[in-house]
Amino acid sequence: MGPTTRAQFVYNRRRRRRSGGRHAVEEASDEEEQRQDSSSSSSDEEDEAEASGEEVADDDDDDEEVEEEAAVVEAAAKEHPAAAAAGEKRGGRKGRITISLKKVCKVCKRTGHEAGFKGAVYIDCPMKPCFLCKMPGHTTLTCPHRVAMEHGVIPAPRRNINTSLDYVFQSQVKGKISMVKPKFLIPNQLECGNIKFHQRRVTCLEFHPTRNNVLLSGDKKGLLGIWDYVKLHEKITYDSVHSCILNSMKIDNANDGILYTASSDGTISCTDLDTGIGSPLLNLNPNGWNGPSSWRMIYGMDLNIDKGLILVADNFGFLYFLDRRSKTRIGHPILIHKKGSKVTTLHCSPAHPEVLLSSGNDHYARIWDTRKLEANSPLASLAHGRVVNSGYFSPQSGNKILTTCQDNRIRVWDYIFGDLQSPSREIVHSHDFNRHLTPFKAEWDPKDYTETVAVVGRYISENYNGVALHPIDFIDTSSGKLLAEVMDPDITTISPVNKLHPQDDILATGSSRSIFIWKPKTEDELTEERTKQKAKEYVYGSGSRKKTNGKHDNSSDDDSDGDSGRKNKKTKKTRFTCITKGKGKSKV
DNA sequence: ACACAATGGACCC
DNA sequence: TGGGTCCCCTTGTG
Repeated sequence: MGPTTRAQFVYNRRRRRRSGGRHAVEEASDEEEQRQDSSSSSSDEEDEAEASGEEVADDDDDDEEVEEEAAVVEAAAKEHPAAAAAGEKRGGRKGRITISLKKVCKVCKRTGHEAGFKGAVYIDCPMKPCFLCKMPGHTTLTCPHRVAMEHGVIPAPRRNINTSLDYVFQSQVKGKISMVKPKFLIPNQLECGNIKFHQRRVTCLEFHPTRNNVLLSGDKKGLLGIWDYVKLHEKITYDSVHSCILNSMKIDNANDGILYTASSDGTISCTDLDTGIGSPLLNLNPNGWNGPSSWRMIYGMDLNIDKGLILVADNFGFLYFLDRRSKTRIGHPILIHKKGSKVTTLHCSPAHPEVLLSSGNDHYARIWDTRKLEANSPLASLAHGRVVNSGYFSPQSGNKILTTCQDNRIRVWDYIFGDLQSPSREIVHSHDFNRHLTPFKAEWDPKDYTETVAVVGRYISENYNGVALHPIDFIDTSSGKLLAEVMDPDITTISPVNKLHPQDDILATGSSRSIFIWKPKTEDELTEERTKQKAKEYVYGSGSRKKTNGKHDNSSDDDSDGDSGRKNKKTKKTRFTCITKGKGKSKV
């Protein structure tokens, strides 16, 4: 087993231990067994190899050493077969075979280096541009944009020169409003979770606007979940609403028992939340499946509350209007993004519902006036480096725009009536495209009336006491500063779906098939934490003991025995609820 | 402890 | 424009 595979093994073992702990598995014995298993099997291997005369490279051997030795022996064998044979005799082994363990980088296929996890730290391929900022010449570990709480996210330089409006805003308005709401609380404490509530990965989340504590969720299979996270066992799933990816959800503002959902099955459904009975409002594939080139999928959807309209956009770049009451289509589809390209999100301005923001796979976000809508008539086109995952107006005034782009940048436009030529800020943040993940979407905090705070999941991992965790980032979009990174040792999966509660300091996270609820730490918990931190500092600071890996110390793969993970585990309260998986409509 | 599959988009021709 | 091919930090399953 080479170093990489061993590292991967250790990493996986840690993960297994973590997930196993939840189900009251006897951890220690399990662990011991595993350790014994692996050690005995590996020694067996060596014995066997030795008996057959094979040379087995030890894990700890240096790559180059092994390679060199192999090369030398091979060359010698070629040039002097007799001498090689003699060497074999000297070694007292018959048919000595040398295996060349050439390490190949899985990214660039070259030798001499390897990309991949070394423990909890991912080592980039040096031949590729930085995985974080996409610039050549360095790797993620040394990227100047690398997220670290101590230093904050470094925003990319503001490219446009301030307009006069900016100047007025800065000098007259900005100083008079506080930058963050008076008591800004980050919901960073895991409150409860619903493990594998969904059959496939979670694709969207929405808090019910009027029913307290009710969270709606959708997954890749089209399953709709309804969960009261205070009454932990009140969970309902409906699998009949859609047949594939549930991309977007909106509660009817006139009837809060009605949910509109958009799906890649090409339909908009209107579902009664109490019965789960849905009726299709729109079906873009009335003739069924005729191959992928004609199958229409719906990603973006929003409501125009004033006009009682539902706005819908498909994967071919077209926008459709639906009348909510008559349940009929209005007018003709209008091309709002490059023909044949997906429209990822739609958002009507909260202040001016007739103003629409669309974002698409054609690398643009566009602002439209829906009263005079024609193809090629956007009010503005906001250029991006790659596919735009999402675009949202700010939640109060609608004056700002926040977009998430697959070029690993979050873009902010501070004033939509100003110069939109280029964004006010570009914030480098890891949220790349990965075909196996729900696309990341940075979203405003609806409660933050200064329209500053945004939340977004992070793709690349952080070494957290020897475990690779993927935090959920709270970003100050006015400075690019990282306000908080939310993570928990029990959540090792990436969390691309995040929703902040419209009134409460609560964060809902969709991570793989699970859903989590976060709340701020209470005063007591904060005090306790500070005390613990002080005690920790005392221990590490006073003795000669080697300082263990800090949260942001990515320097080395320590902890190959995974001890710190277990320490962490001990203090963790288990407050999860597990549900039994069921088919069809299930009340759990 | 592996292998494997699912499957979206970029890029090339 | 469309088909072929490749792909860097996934996750769950068998």
